[in-house]
Amino acid sequence: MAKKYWLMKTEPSVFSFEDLVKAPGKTTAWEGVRNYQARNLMRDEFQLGDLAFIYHSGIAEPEIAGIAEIAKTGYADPFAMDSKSKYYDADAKKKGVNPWFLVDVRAKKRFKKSVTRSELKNCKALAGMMVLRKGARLSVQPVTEAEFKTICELSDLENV
DNA sequence: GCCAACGTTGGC
DNA sequence: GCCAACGTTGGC
Repeated sequence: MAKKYWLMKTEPSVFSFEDLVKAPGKTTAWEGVRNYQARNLMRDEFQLGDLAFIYHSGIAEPEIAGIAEIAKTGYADPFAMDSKSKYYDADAKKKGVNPWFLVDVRAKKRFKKSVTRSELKNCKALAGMMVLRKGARLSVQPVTEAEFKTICELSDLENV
């Protein structure tokens, strides 16, 4: 199947692209997504080797910091059933059914300089991009191949 | 800090 | 099953 492209949001104060680079094996579980649409994408659509932009939100200048690859496809998010986790889902635990999924991601490419949201907005070819739409809160979003290539051209790639 | 947009919840 | 109220996200 053809490779797919994604955008995954994170607040860098919680977990940044640099944190991913520093993680063991440059890999981490992308836990804590508690939205059904995003879950469905991770459960059903993410493929091994797909590429994902890591997007920093909740900061003065939101940005795409780099590219990660999917290192493990969707599996049950263990943090949902862990009462000590901040991502604990008491309702799921009570029912004994964990509805939440996650994937593992590995840092692949760091942008020498992050591509900022205003740079994305200034790029005509990206006018239809989901993350630029007002109120687009989905934390895991599909990105088209054309959008992916355009953003790679905007960036200055460097191997991690 | 403000507030618009969105998803979820719960009363009816 | 509708929809108002609420909580959260996230840009600005």
